[in-house]
Amino acid sequence: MSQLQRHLRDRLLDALQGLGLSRTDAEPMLRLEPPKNREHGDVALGAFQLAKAMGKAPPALAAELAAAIAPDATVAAAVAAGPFVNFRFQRAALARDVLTDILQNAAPYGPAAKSKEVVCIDFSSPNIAKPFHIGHMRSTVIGTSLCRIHRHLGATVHGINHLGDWGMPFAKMMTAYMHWGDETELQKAPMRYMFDLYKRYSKEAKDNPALDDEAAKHFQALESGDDNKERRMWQFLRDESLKAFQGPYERLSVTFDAITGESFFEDKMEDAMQRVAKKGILETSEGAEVVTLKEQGIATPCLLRKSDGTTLYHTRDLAAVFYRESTYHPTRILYIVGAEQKLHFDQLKGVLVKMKEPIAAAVEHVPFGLVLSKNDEGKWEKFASRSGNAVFLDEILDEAVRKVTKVIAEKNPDLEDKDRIAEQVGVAAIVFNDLKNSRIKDVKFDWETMLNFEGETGPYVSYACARLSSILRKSEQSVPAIDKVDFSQLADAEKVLLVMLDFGTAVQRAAEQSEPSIVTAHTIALAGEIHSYLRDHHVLGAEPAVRDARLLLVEAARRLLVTGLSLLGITPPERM
RNA sequence: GCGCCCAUAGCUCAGUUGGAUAGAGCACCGGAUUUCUAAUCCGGCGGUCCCAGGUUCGAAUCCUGGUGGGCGUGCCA
Repeated sequence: MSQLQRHLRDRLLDALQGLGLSRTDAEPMLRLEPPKNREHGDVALGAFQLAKAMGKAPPALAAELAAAIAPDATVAAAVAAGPFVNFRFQRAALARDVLTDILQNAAPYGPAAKSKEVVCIDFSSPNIAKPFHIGHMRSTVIGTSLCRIHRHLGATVHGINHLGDWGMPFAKMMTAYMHWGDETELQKAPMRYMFDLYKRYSKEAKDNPALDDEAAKHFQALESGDDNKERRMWQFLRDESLKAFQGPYERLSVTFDAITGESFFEDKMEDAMQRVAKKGILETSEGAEVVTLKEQGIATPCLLRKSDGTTLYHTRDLAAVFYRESTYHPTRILYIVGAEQKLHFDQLKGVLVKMKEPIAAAVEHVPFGLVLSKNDEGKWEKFASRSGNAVFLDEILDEAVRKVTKVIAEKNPDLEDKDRIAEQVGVAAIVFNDLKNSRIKDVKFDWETMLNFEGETGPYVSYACARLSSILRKSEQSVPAIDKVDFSQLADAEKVLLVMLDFGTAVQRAAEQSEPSIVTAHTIALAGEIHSYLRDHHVLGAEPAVRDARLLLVEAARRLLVTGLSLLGITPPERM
């Protein structure tokens, strides 16, 4: 919360106390929000809850509050409008407060002081020996963004790549290799080659179920812990995969604090099983070991050991929860995993609840929608499913970069360092598009819309940054010192300033709801307001006092856009 | 069958947890450049908030029942 907002709250709490409501009672009901129509005021208070608590009619209370808040150096006006009280800040105070905080990198615009929150974020988690395709992108970019948002708010964050490097999919791959594989081909281009083998396996396994039995045997051999051919192959493919994933991760500016994949829990699963068994909730059903969760309204039991003795996804996730609990002591564990796996996490949490483990409360599935593309009939369908072909993320990023290169050739042919900027803007466009809507919504991936860089898009916000940078560059002076600026010159910038004022709440809400799109929306709003402002308010041509004040505004807007984008994992260019 | 999710302008979506006259972008139409980047800006057009009940001072938002679409539903992840 900014100084400005704190000041207003304080005065309101005083006023309410004067009207007979204690500060502690009033505090939680004092929800200041931007009015629907900004012409009403800068912030508004709906007096409904407060009035109820005080046994008054909302319009009456609103009138009393408005009367009790006399203008001061910060608050310009408090006006009752029916059950609402609308407040206006003094223009100079608004500008000074917001711009000072931004330029001094004070919270909420800069990082907050360390809090007690410890957040584990389990994200990206691709399967080894498979291409990094479009389907992995959502978890990766949402997860990265949430890591950055929580860090910004002062939490200790552990970003974890729970690599899919164990289990049946990998065993199937191995089976394919043992049937049709060729060592020299494999060494030449391991990822490509393994993917082709995997496709062949999927096709052949449909007519030949014996392949799956074979795969199960290989998995057993791998899980035996012996140093055998299965283990050596696993090691080789894991190393190659990590190397291959590095490419997309670098392009998306993604880093992890831990890469503890499923295999990491290989020697920790027995302990986890023991813990479950000790609680007396483990049952044997059809040869498998399960925990039933009917009493929690979950119809399907959670399988923890297959009838052939091997473990499952759930077993490893359970071991991972215990490991994270004792290693990190997290207050929240977020799983950035597609909505289609909701049942899996309900079951995981259900087992922990049945075990009466307090950590259960920290476990939180953060689901998101699918990536869809249009099929030949113009209907939306799952992207990767088209003729079994995965779409490589690199290809999509390349396509966006190509398109940006073309636009640069049209709009700004003299631009230096075109390739680097095209990469920056193109990747930003894709990431921005992914983080634009609520995560539960499916991403409709349509090349035409995707590569139309007009309107509310990554390039739109990037472009705003570039324009602002350009003005600062051309000013040929450093940004004026804050105490030298006459903030009353920025009375015409109220719309920009009010959006800036919303930043803190936006980031806060994004963290609470695990919803980066709230931050995305804020960057769009800020870019929009500053674009509009610049049309009618020239900076460099203005007289000195005005010019200085506007330069400060421009620098603050640029910095806040850069901060907002950085919370999304995007770095905007200085020119474009 | 059962469970979960989604449904708001022609299209893609917001709507700050129940509040003021439901907002953007795209598309379409019209306009803005001797001045800091027109990847921009300004204006116009466009609504049975899926349907039917209910809760209350007040519902796009909460509840119940439908409809349509998606996802999931014990030895994959």
